[in-house]
Amino acid sequence: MTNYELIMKLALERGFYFPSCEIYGDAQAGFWEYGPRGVSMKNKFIELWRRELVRRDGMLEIDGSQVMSKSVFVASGHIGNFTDPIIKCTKCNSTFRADRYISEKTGENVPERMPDEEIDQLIKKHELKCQNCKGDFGNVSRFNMMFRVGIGPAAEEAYLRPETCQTIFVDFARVFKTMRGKLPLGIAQIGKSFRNEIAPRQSLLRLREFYQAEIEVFCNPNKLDDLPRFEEVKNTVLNISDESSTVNQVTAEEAIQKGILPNKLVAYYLALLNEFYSKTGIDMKRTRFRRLSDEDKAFYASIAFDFEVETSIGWLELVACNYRSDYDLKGHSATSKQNLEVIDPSDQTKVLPHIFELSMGIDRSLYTILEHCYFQDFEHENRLVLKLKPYLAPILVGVLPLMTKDGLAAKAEGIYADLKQDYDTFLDESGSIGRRYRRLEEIGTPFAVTIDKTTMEDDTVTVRDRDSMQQKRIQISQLNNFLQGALKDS
RNA sequence: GCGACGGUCGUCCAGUUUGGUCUAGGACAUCAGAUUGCCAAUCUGGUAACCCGGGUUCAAAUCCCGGCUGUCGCACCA
Repeated sequence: MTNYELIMKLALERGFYFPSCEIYGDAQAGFWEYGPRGVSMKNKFIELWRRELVRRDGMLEIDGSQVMSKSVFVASGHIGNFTDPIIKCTKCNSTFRADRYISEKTGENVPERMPDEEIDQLIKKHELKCQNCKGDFGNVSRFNMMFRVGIGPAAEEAYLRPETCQTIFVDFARVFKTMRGKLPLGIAQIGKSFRNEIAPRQSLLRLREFYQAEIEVFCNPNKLDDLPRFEEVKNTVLNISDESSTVNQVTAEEAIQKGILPNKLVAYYLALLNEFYSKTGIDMKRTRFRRLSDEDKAFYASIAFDFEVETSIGWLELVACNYRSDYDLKGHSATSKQNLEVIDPSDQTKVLPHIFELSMGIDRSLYTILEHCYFQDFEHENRLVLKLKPYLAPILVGVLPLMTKDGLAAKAEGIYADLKQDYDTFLDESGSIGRRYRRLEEIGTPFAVTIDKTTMEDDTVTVRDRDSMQQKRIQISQLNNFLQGALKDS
């Protein structure tokens, strides 16, 4: 079994995630549910993101609508740029990109935005047939990766957002004003995005409905190297690969000096992101920031780095880091006829901010954490351990009476009742103690508190460490301190 | 979306070739009880599945058709 399959199995068996609508035969691919363990882990991941990025940098978090009006996507370019002309064979249903198919077969230059009627005429003129079955083509249709929704009785045209950041752009002016914004200003958002992928695959890695954690940093393009807080991260070591995939291991400061990174602002946020991921338990030796070539970049990006991680199924993109310049605010300003310029309080000049974004895929990040933390301990009956950081573990501590008689169960219930107010705690009284330890390890629970006969005499319990399997005895009254400490220093 | 190959308890697999003996079997997991009392022990008992919809047939897990879905390849991937 590959590691991907092992994680999939664990996810299904232990309630991390599973297919959506699975009791129905017509359930569509690309939709997945988080089960109880997955939700707990996701919430903790998000809390870490808030701690290490949002609060650390003083960003502002918003929570916007998933349905957005058509104009938003006219302005963003998603409607104009991202409807591909499609032709379908009427006989065998094979589907082709019309523009590419025609230019490939005839050598004619077919721009993507050529009107449908002209494309239809070209097909007639050259008498093009399906290359698979020689069948006739139907008329050109348009495939857009966005989900269209009809609002109200008249079904007014609107769309599910294909990226959460559009909300941030359209809300920028109000947030900046009402929150007394100063440049550079990070605005952050966690939420769902929707893309009608042609072929969603590999569970959490390619979804039609997925979570993003996006940070849009609004900055003054004339002051990209004017950033005092860069000092905090100048020695952070980054793995950066250039377009030839050579990886340079450099500090943030060196990266600027060597011209690998363009300015302090970009370097600062890449370093913050690096520090965030180093706290998730992902093996940072298997990560890189990959600079994208002009062909690979998104249409709105002028400089782009993908933060990638090596997994059992290859390098996986977790975060897209794009310098979007003024593309978005300019577009929204033009379409909405609103002036989105702001005064940079530092020098009282008027500026249309540029944007640098960190667009994170939460689902992919969670998968990667599971895979990098997955550990089979061959020295102990192949026990399966998820070595999750305590602050990401779905359950922090298990409470286990060694046996149920002699009042141990009642004692355990008391401790459980106390701990569960502050921590994700799991009480398990049935089965052998070894089996109960194993079950907790499988879902990454870092600690197990065991109540034994000594507990009844002196109010001490043993605390077992998941990774070392070592136990130490502490006072019940010290449990709270112990767990607090464990959450902090790991 | 195309092509190839698949879809059976929570998980993995047997059964499909040659329709009937399948009231669908096993392992692990899970639940209850007994026993033990610090690392997957043992015993007993239980829960639990033929992807969905049609068709052929006296009879379908098994054959046929359609759909959905999974893996892989191609294409796609703001």
